[in-house]
Amino acid sequence: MRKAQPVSPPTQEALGILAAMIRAARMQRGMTAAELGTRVGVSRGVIQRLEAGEPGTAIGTAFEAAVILGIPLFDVPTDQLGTLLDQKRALNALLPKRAFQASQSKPDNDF
Amino acid sequence: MRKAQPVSPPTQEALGILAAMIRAARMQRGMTAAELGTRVGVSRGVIQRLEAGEPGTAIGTAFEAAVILGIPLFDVPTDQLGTLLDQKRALNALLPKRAFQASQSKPDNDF
DNA sequence: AAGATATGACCCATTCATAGATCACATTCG
DNA sequence: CGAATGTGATCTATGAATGGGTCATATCTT
Repeated sequence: MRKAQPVSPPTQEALGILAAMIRAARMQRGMTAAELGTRVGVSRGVIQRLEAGEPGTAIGTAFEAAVILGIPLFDVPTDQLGTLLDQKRALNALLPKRAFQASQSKPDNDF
Repeated sequence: MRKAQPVSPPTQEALGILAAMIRAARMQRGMTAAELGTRVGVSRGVIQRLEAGEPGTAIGTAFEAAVILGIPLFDVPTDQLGTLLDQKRALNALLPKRAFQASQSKPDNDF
């Protein structure tokens, strides 16, 4: 049972941004949708839907396309993703491993 | 004919980063995986896979979770995504609408 | 200008991600 | 310590996303 996902407006905007970035990067490299699809490992149709901002495409496909096109994810150069990942993992190591509903005593402080 | 896609290492790292960010944000808010799933509109299992960095999850689901948790996408506050989207669209409006292979493979004439 | 081709929009058969349940385990709280 | 519950893993049925094709249109090149 997969669910047709209705996404919120901010999410739709974010999808549109990524879609536009991918399309711009692809055009700037003079790459056809079919060629990008081949490099990413999906068909041309998936690239089209990705550049249309459809929410159902696999996130792995989207990120792979971004990496191939040289689009920096998380505002970090592709070759530094590993370092950022280590940082994020270190943060999670400090956080509790389970969230208890009863323990809501802590007001959510961002960051 | 779907293809179980093997993603490249940088893509896998990016997936891990997003997964870690989502998990950290969820924990910091004392939210259970089931609750986040309900808010996003998916089941608890999908949240698990998302936080495990699996590439097959729908990108709409991932972005929706990020938005709900207040994670800034593209280093922009959620309420400013619309502005960034307009910028990206403006850029695409200036770029060619189609990519031709011929235009690429002909930088040299003769000699 | 004409020719060439990339794109967008469909369609359909196939396949995999998802929902939902259950189980074992570990962690948190009383 | 013991009880409670969140998490992770696994299983099955189902429906949605994908692959691959076709078609019409737009737009780029020569």
